[in-house]
Amino acid sequence: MPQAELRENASAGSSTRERILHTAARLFSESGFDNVSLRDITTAAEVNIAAVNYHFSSKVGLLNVVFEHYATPVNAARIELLDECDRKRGDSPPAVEDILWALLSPAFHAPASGDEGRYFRRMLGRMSSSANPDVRRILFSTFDTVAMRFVDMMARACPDLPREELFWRLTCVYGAMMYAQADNGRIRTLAGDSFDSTKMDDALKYMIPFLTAGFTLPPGAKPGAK
Amino acid sequence: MPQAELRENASAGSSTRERILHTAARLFSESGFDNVSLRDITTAAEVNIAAVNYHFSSKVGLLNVVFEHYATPVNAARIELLDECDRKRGDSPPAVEDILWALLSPAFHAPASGDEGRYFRRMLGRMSSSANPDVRRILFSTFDTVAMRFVDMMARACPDLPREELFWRLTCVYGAMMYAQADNGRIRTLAGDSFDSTKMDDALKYMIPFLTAGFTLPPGAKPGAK
DNA sequence: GATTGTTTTAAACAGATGTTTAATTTTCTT
DNA sequence: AAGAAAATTAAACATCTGTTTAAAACAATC
Repeated sequence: MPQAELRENASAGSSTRERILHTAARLFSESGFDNVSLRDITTAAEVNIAAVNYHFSSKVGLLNVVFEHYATPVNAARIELLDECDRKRGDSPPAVEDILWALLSPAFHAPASGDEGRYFRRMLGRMSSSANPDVRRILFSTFDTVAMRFVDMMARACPDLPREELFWRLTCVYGAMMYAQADNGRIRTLAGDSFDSTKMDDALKYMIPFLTAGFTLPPGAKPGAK
Repeated sequence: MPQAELRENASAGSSTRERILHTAARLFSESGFDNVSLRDITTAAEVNIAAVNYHFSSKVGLLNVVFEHYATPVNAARIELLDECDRKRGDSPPAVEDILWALLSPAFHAPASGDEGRYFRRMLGRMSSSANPDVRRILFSTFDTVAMRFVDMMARACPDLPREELFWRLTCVYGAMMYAQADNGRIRTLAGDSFDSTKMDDALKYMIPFLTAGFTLPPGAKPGAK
């Protein structure tokens, strides 16, 4: 068993295990899980290929550790903010806007600062519609507990909303969040300008009001939709 | 021996080329492009593996034809509806709700009826955040022309909206659309109920008001966002 | 019925993939 | 310094990938 060892530098002088971890996160974010080979990772990390199986037992094991490493602070921040939503409102239903903030702001801010955070964000967005069973299992199980609490709180915040309408509204929220995280460049291409789509403060500033407006509509779809 | 009747495939009896086409669309929708091998396709279609390269010249060529086949009616329907938006309003800016309808309703309805349409929809959603360069190229180029017209019309419908805010609102719209198409089962799991997420009429009924509400907000993010 | 051109087929190709082995080097403990 | 544990390494593993080959089977035309 490899022994845990604490190093300070992330890039050059860090341990083999850490170099693999960070390089994998970067490459996964650029090209997804299936399109990155272990040789891609070990070459970029300047590490022998057998080191991956030694430290992480398999490629899926490596993905697991990458997720644990980056998702833990996101989950922690979300829990804290959701707790705050409840505390603030007491017995009355929490505010939709606050709950959305609790979901989005940790995802857009917390994972890590600088490039690492951006890597993990893009990786998440990429993998959110992955078809690989291993990826789906890891992705879902990592966020299941907190995500269910988010859904429950949203349902409480909208007590008059039929379950079916809640379902489609949540689809809009999750879709917007994942698409913004994936940052696939599509909208930038279409809008014809060169925005800095990595400014997650802007994403929050503009997306939260957008999603709040949709979610606080009175129940029942407008008949004039077409 | 009438082997056509023995085929489990839905496209039984049709030509080799068509059997490959339909089977590929189905498998791509289930597992994405990279996770489906040519042998998966040719085995399911009960066809020799060399037939793919004979009829489509390569695996990417096959994907290209699948896209052309299913995306053409979507693009046509969108163009018609966008034209109608312009016609209806004359010189005044078109209505956000109508433009969103022109984008979403063909994607949710038009490609094909029954299973085939659902396959292509899921395939699109899956591939929208693919990292495979070939997939991205085909996906983007297929929808580029019409998508740009959609963006332009949205910009005209919201003349006071800063370019940056338009960018993030479009991100919400595209994210919601793609996530609904991908139908990855996440929300169904979280919401704890068994909805029929393939009822695209419901998706339109609930999502268009949601997105319209967000998009018709006055420019400038609310200060109380946090 | 022979001669086209088209389609299908079994087999092999070269390369990439995740994983494992067994030997070696490094690191730590005594 | 000696021995044990941990870490690294080069090499090979079996399997899967998209693609190609060249022969066979089929279809249509004269």
